[in-house]
Amino acid sequence: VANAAVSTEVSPADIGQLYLELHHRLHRLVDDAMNANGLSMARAKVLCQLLDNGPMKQADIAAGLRLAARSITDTVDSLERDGLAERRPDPGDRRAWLVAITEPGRKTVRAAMIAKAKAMEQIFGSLTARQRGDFATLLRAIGDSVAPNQGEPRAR
Amino acid sequence: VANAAVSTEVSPADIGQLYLELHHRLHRLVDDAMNANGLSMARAKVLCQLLDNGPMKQADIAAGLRLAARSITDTVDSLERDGLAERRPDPGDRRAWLVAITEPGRKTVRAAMIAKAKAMEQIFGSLTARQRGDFATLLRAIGDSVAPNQGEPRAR
DNA sequence: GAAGATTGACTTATCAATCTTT
DNA sequence: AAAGATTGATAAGTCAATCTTC
Repeated sequence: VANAAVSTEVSPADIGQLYLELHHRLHRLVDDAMNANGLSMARAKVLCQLLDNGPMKQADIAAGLRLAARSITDTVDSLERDGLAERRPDPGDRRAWLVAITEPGRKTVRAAMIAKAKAMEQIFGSLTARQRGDFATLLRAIGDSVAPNQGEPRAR
Repeated sequence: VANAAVSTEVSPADIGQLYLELHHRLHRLVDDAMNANGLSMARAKVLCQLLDNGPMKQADIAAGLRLAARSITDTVDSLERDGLAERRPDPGDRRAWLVAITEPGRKTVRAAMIAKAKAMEQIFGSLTARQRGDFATLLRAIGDSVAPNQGEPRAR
């Protein structure tokens, strides 16, 4: 090939391998950090949405997190069971619920955010600002090439 | 801060957010590509190991993929059910099984590898060789900072 | 009919407990 | 006791089917 001289050539497949292996470790690291603080990633993501946006319909939570409605039902069930969020009837639409974060939920999510930030610091903090900028640029480039039209949930 | 002039400062938390969101999409893309070819990522990973290394004890498969033994039992069950792999008693250790890929398994995994390579091409192929090299460097740097001692499975 | 939510069935991953063999 | 494998329980995600309401 013309590129034979490039000793450090990395194929898309190589990158994929590296990426997948690293992700497996990062995922567990972040999840463990959250678990230690009483929330999982999934539960924290929902609670964050509620903290930022106020009471939300489950369909909107799902859309915001790009999750299936099914997953939201379960997650809200578990948050409600633990008293971190509550379902209220939507006065404007009797099909829907408005899910709201509770005061204990606020407290919990604040602690979890700190734990998450610490985990992210542990993972990405060793990079220089320059490296983080480059990494962000690459992630965005990959994202764009994979789905030029990001908004769509998923083809069915 | 001294870095006030850097307009594109990206915090570890920002990177984490970007990373997690992108992963959610990449994961589904790869998984869909594999599914279309009769294998999931999880099943393909195990089958690849068997293709590369010949018959293996389940504990070795688990160690190679950094998965819990529990996951291997289930995955091998499903591969065996579909005739893609088979358990044979380990002549040297009556506690263990040797898991071997079958001929249909070989055929299936070859097709799946092609599908996976195509997906990786779709995801990372738009990057220049230079960008892929940079990305690989960053992934390795992150991996090193997260777990200097990579070999360990997981603290318990 | 479409939209919001729930439910059932499935996959992939975990931990903890158990059983057998080393 | 430790190691290999299985099993049960749980979590997070998917799709497909269903029920109620718009």
